[in-house]
Amino acid sequence: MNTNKKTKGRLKLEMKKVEHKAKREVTFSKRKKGLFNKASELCELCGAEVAIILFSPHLKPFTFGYPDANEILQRLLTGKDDHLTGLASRNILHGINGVREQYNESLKRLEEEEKKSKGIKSGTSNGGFWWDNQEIENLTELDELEQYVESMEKLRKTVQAKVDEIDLSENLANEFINDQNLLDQNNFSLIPHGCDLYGV
Amino acid sequence: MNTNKKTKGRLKLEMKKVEHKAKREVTFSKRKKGLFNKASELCELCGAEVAIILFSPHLKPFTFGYPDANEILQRLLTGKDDHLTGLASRNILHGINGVREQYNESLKRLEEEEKKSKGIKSGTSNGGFWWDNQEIENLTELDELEQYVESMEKLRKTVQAKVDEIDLSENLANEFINDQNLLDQNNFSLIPHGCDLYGV
DNA sequence: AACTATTTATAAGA
DNA sequence: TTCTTATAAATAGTT
Repeated sequence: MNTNKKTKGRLKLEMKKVEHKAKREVTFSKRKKGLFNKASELCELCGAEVAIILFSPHLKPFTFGYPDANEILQRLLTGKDDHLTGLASRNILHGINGVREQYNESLKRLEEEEKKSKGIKSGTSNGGFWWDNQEIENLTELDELEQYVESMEKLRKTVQAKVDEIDLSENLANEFINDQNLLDQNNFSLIPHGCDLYGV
Repeated sequence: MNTNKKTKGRLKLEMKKVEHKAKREVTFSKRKKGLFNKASELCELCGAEVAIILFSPHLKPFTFGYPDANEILQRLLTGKDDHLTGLASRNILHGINGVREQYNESLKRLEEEEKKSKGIKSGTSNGGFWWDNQEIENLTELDELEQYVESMEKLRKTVQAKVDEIDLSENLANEFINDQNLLDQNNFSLIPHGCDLYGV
């Protein structure tokens, strides 16, 4: 006797690489969407900031970010708004509120755009989200790569400056500790007490 | 009349910033765990590679990656294994298989570690995963910041080199296209055919 | 791409 | 914080 059920429903999937290629690609596509959606919800609900860089099994790059990675660290480390120039300026900055609506709107627009002109997409700046669509073209990939380089360059400099600053504090702190012989064996923190730049 | 239900179960949550601070922090913590878990599943099921940088509402940094962001792009763009030196060398490289098991093992180890010695953690290299625990200490944050700088420096150089390479190809390709008048209007690819570094 | 039955994630509460 | 419980949300296989 057959059941009335139309499908088997969601089946439990063993946590190992899906061997069948077509199936794996479908899984990748579905779960990439899920992952990015979870990220956008986290931003929206908690005022968090996130950047995701994802490579498919076929090494195709996808990115998600709000704001872009550079902006996230710029804000975190310097507390300053450093408006981007050149290629990266296409990543328009937005306030943290309305992230999800922006995302949904962007996605809708992107889908329409792609229906209209298959294979043509102008950039990755979609309502402030830095998120590749799965049907992204090579042009966009290059564009994004250029943005990425520029962002990373600024990011690196900013973080390096912060590390230098901390290293200086560290040296001063260590001198103090050595001189005073106050080193607690269970406390290897290199950041002096009272420095809460990275605190919760 | 009251129901027999012990709890209200999961309630629908409006997609806007959770205003109550304590509640927002619980939501952040739960969803961060969920997000990183989804990412690890995507790696495991599909052989994908991912890096996530996440900042809490209180600007505390959390990261997840397999392999680390630098390694991901190194492999993608150059096809070479560029063994890391110095601080970054603590990020041990692993094959893509067994990601999830490694993660679970790492997490378990990390939890034990934290029970044993609250406030002491030796580094961020946990079975190849680059994932902050929420109770990460300042030492680790500094350590990670240093690793991050080093990774980003290499990453930037690698990506810049690739962009330069593509720009060159683009110019050559455009000259060819203009000369031969063979431009397909639906194909704006700036990457010459045969260059499949970024293909699906 | 759309559909369902099921698995998985998670909001509240303890 | 960590565990529980009931429900919301994601998704595997199918069409």
